[in-house]
Amino acid sequence: MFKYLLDHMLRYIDLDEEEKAIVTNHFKYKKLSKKDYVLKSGDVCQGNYFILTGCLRLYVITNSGAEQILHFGISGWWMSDLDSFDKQLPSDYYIQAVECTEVAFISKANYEALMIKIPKLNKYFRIMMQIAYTAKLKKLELFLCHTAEERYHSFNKAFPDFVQRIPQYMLASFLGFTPGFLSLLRAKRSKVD
Amino acid sequence: MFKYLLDHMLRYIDLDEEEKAIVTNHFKYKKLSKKDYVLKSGDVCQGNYFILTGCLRLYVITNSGAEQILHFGISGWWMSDLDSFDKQLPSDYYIQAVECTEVAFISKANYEALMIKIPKLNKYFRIMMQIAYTAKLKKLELFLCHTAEERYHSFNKAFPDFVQRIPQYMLASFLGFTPGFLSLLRAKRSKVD
DNA sequence: CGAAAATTTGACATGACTCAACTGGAGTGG
DNA sequence: CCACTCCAGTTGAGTCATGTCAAATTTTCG
Repeated sequence: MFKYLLDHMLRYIDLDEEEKAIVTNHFKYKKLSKKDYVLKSGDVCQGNYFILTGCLRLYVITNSGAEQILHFGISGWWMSDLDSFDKQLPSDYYIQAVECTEVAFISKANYEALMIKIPKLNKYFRIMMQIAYTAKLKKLELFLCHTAEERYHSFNKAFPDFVQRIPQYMLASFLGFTPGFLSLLRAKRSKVD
Repeated sequence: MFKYLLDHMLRYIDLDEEEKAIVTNHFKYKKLSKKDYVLKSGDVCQGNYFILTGCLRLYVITNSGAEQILHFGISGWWMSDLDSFDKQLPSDYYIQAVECTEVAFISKANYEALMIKIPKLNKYFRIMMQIAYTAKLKKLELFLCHTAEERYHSFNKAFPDFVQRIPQYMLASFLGFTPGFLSLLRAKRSKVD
């Protein structure tokens, strides 16, 4: 069931059969329907979620009551409120399935235990963290150096299939502008074509 | 010489005297004058830099030729273009000393070697990465959910001493607006007081 | 002290937002 | 199978936050 997760780990570290079995024992499987939540604001984030299929979004409710998406996760990515998960403190975030989604997830206690049993997983998660960090720095650069229009085109070019898959209002939120503005950009674009 | 670095590591993992000596052997010390560079765009990032004293900034040159600061590092923080460092490919970034700065740094080769000799450093760097990732996600949230004015007050409140220490044009760049606008905010603020 | 750099100030321009009305599909139920 | 509703997406008018640019002032540092 967790073959995809194990394969993902094997890209970065070696695991023998026994270690694979240990890893597998520490994870659980969950199938989420569209709009199911794995985390709601005020709760402690109960797991670190590896996405097998589907798509999750992490969002926050702003002062004005709007949903602001900070992060999407798709197949092969990890999703969690790491701060809440790590410190076991209440989160400000929501994590919700955008579409029908399958995850492998690990609890905090199992995460700690697994790291002790298989220390080289620290290397795997170090690399995962580094990839996630670099991606966020790139996104920040996109915000600091480029207009909303450029952000849209850049994202569109980088993830053309993903853009098709999600509702536009979510894309607009993620890219930091309004659905109305996105509409305008698309209209402009289609004239050019 | 690297006591501060070792102490920092000891906050997260145990190291015996022999291991401390090995760590020390893999790092080098460098003293940077104000405006010295440790990385310029086009070069491969040659080190992962732990800041002992002082302050470094990481910036990029935008299409319009302006410097856009993406990241500051102060005492106790790591600084590098991790992507360039890791893959040993040319970087788009500049890393420069904002003030006289002392660093402990490690080359890519030594980094690899050290991880093999002392695998538990993977845990230390996993935690460092996680802290850095969480900080960047928070900053992204600040951009997505708050106005320039709110970003300024929020940063001012979080790092009052640091704000005093750096030129305002750098602060403005880091927070994503113009020096002129920052001036305006300060003027508004001082009326309130 | 003098030159260069940083900051302030003000006039004007514009990117992007708000809000409301309209359009068009996708379900749902009679 | 049609009418109704509901939600996503589009469009447009008016507005505001923030940018641009240039001049004036202050600070820093050789």
